[in-house]
Amino acid sequence: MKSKQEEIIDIAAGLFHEYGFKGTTLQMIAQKMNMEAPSLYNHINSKDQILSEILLPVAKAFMTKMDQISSSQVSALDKLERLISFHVSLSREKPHHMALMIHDWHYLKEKEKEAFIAHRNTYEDKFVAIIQRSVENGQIRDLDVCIILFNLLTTLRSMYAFVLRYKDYNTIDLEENIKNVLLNGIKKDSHGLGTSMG
Amino acid sequence: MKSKQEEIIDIAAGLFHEYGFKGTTLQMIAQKMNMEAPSLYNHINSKDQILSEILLPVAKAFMTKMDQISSSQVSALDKLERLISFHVSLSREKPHHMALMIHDWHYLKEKEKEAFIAHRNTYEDKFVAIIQRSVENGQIRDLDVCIILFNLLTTLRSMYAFVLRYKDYNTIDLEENIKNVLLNGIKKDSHGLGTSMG
DNA sequence: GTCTATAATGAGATAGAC
DNA sequence: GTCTATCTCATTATAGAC
Repeated sequence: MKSKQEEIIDIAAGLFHEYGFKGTTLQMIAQKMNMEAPSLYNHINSKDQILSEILLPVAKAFMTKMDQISSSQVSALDKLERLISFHVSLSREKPHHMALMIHDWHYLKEKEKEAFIAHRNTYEDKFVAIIQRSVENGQIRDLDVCIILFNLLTTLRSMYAFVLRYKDYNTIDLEENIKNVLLNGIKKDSHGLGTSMG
Repeated sequence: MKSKQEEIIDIAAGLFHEYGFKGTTLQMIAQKMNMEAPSLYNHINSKDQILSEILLPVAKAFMTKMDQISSSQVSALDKLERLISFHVSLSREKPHHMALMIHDWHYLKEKEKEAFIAHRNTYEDKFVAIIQRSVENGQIRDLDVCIILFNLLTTLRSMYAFVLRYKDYNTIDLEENIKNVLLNGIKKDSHGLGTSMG
């Protein structure tokens, strides 16, 4: 059973995604909640708070998962695969939240925005470290790390759009197909350069 | 020599990208133009018009280029490479315009929005056709076309962010590195499955 | 073509009855 | 907890002097 605040937040996420944070009014949210706009204030403190409640928990979820993966003993390539899986799951569970992570974080208030950016930078740094490690141990090709990070992250960050467009796409297939496209582009032994050629 | 309208449009593009269309006020634009907000109306008709003047010409440029490439006699894979090059050039020339193509097209007025969406759909359809053709002629692997389109387009559409972040990155290197990452992931003979193996 | 002054509108938020 | 009425403020846009 969802609290009314959680209901508001989920409905707001969908509207923010469709119309943008500034393009969504409290009236629009209230209408979907079957109440008048001022009644929302019995459950929330401000419109800004709604955005924070959408974005910060997701940002924290990313950090928690990244720390878990990053500190584990599996190979760097396994870590990349687990990160891909995580992005796919989250995108399926909360596609609108994920969309807002890209499109509307800028509207966070100063303090929350700083926290959000700090989280995101840390996340990227750890992501880069894993890429670098997997280049060093020969699991992926020695390409420019910026380019690899860019290709991986932009694809993963846009996943919400894919799952919304192809709602019936099997989750496991999606995960495997994305891994295939992304990793076979950077895995050394996919390029006729691996030891299996000898 | 840029007309004052063009100046306004370019300045607005940068601000719209940084603060969002709704998050940017005419005052902010006017300030960067060293004038008062009402003076802008000597050069533009409305705030909405500025957005249209940013997005619609770019949308048309994409269509023109796509038609040119699509109707040419080069191989399907060559067509994909040319599309990648085009995305990279445009992203370098007008990164803010490109960002708005993704983030703020929703704020177009009804008529312009419809035109924009129609353009984009046609563009995607033609993109898919080229991917399909290059699967048929054996130039790229027989993966799910949706996934290939998704991976290519999201990476290309996010390119603006890369060029803004790494301003000194050599354009030719960027183009080649992106092609390498994207295409070697989908080219059949990169995966030990090509005829060169026999 | 630019300015100041000023509409006209719409949004977030509060007060207070029920 | 929900409502109606209202406040306050920002923003787009116009009017009219210079």
